Amino acid sequence: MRASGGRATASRRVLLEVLFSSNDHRSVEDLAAAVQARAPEVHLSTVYRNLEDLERLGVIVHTHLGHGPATYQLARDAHSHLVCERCGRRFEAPEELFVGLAREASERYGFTIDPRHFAILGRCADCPPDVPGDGA
Amino acid sequence: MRASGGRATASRRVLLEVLFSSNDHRSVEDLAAAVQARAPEVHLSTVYRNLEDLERLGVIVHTHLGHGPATYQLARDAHSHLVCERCGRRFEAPEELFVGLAREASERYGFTIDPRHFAILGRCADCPPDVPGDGA
DNA sequence: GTGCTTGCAAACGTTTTGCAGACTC
DNA sequence: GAGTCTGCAAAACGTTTGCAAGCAC
Repeated sequence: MRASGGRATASRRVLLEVLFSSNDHRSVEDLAAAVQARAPEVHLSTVYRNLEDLERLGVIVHTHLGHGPATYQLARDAHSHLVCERCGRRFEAPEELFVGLAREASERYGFTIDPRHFAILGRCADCPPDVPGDGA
Repeated sequence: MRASGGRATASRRVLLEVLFSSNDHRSVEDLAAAVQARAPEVHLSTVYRNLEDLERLGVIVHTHLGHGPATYQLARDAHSHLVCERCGRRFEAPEELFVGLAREASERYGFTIDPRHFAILGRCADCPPDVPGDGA
């Protein structure tokens, strides 16, 4: 399956097992810890390299949910996110929320949006908006 | 004007001059270089600190246009962006592109989007979509 | 003089890279 | 055996912080 050009090594097998057995997005550090639970000698930089390869093959994608580390998920499960910039709460945003934006971007600029790569930041119902000058 | 709590120092005055005399978004490194052209002893970390203060006062905002450094702009000029993830080309996206998304996010999740903080990534008309496996 | 502000250097967290050895094919 | 993949260490990147001296007030 992933012999499409590369080699079937232990670190890759375990990484794929971890990826397929978890449904939410996970940071590289998370993934590395999970991999190392089964194969302790696998190095963080190897996880980075394998994630990069898997992304190139189209198996996974990475997403930025705000400041902080990127998260990875299976490409077939990819979706968009709303992330509260105050408390970090996340909402999964179905594709249909973006149809209007996608149409306008395409018509006006010939631009094809990929709303899954970067989250939409904002404020959830529990977090008040910023009041300028209130920064203490 | 900006004596709202702080002190009027040379580094701040020059930084504000630079900010008000440029209309596009600028990285911290850019800004620091421009400041240092007039006041060579100003340190990069001072620019970071002053930008942080100005943002807290509501004078400026920062935006992430993709991977790479944040960009700063005057708060009154803030707007959203579409950024091509291949070539980096940027489009300014007027607020009205987001009304549908804003309404849906609010109705469904009580979420108030801030589309200016993070750009919407995607592909411009000149850049083909990714073909998985074509990563070389 | 008080205490905010600065330069500097050093740390930070995340990600990338150079290298020699190990492994898959 | 050829060439890919790995561990490790170190660097890169953007950003933050601790500290003592410096300046605005």
